[in-house]
Amino acid sequence: MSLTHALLGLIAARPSSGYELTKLFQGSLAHAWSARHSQIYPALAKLRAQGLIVQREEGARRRKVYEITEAGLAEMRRWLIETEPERSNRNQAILRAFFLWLISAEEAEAYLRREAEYHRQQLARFREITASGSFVTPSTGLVLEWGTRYEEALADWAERAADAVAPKRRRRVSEGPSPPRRTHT
Amino acid sequence: MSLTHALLGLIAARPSSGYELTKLFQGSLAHAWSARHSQIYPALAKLRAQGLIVQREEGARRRKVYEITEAGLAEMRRWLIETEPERSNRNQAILRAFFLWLISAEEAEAYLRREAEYHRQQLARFREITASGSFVTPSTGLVLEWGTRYEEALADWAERAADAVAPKRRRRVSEGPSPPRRTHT
DNA sequence: CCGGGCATGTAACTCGTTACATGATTAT
DNA sequence: ATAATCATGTAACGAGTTACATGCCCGG
Repeated sequence: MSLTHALLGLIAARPSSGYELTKLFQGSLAHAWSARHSQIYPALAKLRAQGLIVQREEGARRRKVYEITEAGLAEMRRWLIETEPERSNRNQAILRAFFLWLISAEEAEAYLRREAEYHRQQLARFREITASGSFVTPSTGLVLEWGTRYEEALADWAERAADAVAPKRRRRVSEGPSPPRRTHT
Repeated sequence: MSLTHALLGLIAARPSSGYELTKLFQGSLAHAWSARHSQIYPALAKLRAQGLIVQREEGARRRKVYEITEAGLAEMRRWLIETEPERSNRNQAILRAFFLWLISAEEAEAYLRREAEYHRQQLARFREITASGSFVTPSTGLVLEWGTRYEEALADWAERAADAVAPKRRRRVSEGPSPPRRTHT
């Protein structure tokens, strides 16, 4: 299970509380995985019960700081070395692209320009994080490199797709045979 | 809800049965969204109850063919034009990259080379689909263009990352300050 | 003294997967 | 005949989100 191992790996990098881990999932980690506090706290309790983490201190505001155990580290390495990553992808923005032929060329273009704009902003964000050097784990550099490439590729794709569907000079959304050209109302 | 609109959009492109839709989710659509038949059949029943699709024929082997209604088309356009795409991403392979510092440079390199290989295969698959011209909807071309770019970018990233972590000439997984260099056992 | 951020938890619900179950038609 | 594939469903479970709930500590 990914959440379990994400928590384990973050705690391996630095002993943390549930609250801190929640913040990490909102930061540069959000690009690869996300989780809310309501999912994190029960997961931590379970990891603790399994002996993969231990609660060392209890700080101010009843803050609970967890550290990884030897068993936890072993489990983390087993996961990385012996198991294959799950290859399921869900991207709603790309899913929508399948259905852009249902709206007018102007509307499809507007959608794709907004997408391009969004990903250019994300790209800027990644460049800032990279410049700031705030690393979640020692191998965060690899991930930031990917994030940058990904946002660049998406922004570029969306921009070109927007150009391709733009109604200027009779271009069309469709690229398949016999375009249905259903523009609504 | 994405599944609902994915079904609606696919049926808009061509009247289909639950079985056919299930197959589509395993093909080129899988890259953007996936669903199993156990989720699809109840969803279709719900869409039908809402009047967004209708069951026209009932063919051999009690096959049920659904068509989109005007209300269904309107809902699809509303979704595309008026709602923002959900931006949550989950990529277990990238999540793992955060934790590669926990294993040896050799193991991390092996992981990244396997990743590169996997994505080169996916890239080949996308090129085949593009060449075969089997389009799920008339705007499938846009999506295939993205799929190709995505797999290319990932394969390239994984290969370069593998080079970067390779133990030759004292290179290391870590790119952060003071690399912990924990190689197990 | 009180508002905001720190900090942790539970409950109800939806979404998605795995497993169970069954019937119909075609090709060998 | 019988195996494979077509075809449709339900049940049980696990993962993930939203909403509810509460207490602690610091700064103004």
